[in-house]
Amino acid sequence: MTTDKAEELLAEVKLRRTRQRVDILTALINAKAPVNQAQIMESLGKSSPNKVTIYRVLESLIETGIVHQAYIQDRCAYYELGHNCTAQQCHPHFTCISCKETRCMKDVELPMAKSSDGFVIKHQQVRLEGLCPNCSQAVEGSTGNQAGTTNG
Amino acid sequence: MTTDKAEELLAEVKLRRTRQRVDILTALINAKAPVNQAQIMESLGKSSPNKVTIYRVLESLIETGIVHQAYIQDRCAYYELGHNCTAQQCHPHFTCISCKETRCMKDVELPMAKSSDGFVIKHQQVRLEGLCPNCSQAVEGSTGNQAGTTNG
DNA sequence: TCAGTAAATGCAACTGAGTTGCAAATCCAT
DNA sequence: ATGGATTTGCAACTCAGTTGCATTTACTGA
Repeated sequence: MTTDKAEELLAEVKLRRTRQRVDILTALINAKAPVNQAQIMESLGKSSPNKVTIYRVLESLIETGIVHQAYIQDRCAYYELGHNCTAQQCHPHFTCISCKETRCMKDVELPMAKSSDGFVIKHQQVRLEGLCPNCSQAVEGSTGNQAGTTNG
Repeated sequence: MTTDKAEELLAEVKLRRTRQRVDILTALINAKAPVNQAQIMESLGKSSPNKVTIYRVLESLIETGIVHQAYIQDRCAYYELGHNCTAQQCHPHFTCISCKETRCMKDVELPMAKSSDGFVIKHQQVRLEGLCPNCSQAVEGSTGNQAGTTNG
């Protein structure tokens, strides 16, 4: 797919333009939600870089600031582009307790916690849990059925 | 130490009063900050229950609601009593980027994110990062010295 | 108080995300 | 093109957390 954007970004942050970096960054650009190492590997198929390379590339991308570690779920880190985040706060991430899907809440804004008593707050991360539109409807609409069981 | 409180809590939530549960819960009651499995084991010394037991006891305590998983750091979960939390939101946890210590910000309150577009937000968790009073002072006070290096 | 039983514990072996060391491959400045 | 620094791949490792199963323990009811 269109790797132009990835190559552009790599040039911007002055990282060597290797095939692996371009592919991994492209996977992140195309992702509709934060992804983990295994998902990146899967999305790149047979030509995917080695697991170790993926972790190392993610590390270098995070160092430059163009990628963030969005959250950790089931002892596994999920990554996304940082272009929707301010230096201080990223958008909250919402996980549905019924269907287990996680998504970015880009339209939700929360004030920063106020620094006090000598604490200097540099970064704030918010995780939300609850029912997504699909699952909350299922709960309302059915009598006793658990949400999420309608997607078979 | 005073295991009375632990035994009381166990009775309240109708869990069997085993030595292991009492000890682990007592360790959590005495802890001044969230602790992980290894720290619980260490604090209980030679008489500590098996690692597996600690995880299983924590699981049962979390199920009853008297214990929370506060946060995950370095792929490792930290637990604390839930008595300072509402059903919807726990106090934020602050990690100092200089000395790496994490502490509970019980006096910081943040509004809940507003549910919108069919999302039902049931729980909100906030993580803060920055400089603790000690380390922020060290940065101010010194010329070029990194914060945290003053604590030998 | 004691026996029966369901629940809890301990052990050993496992899982799986993430890391490390090192040799081979690749990028890019000259 | 070529030399050297950077990057990659592989294999082997680490370590938090889990699983299966035999043994032990807490509670119930007589």
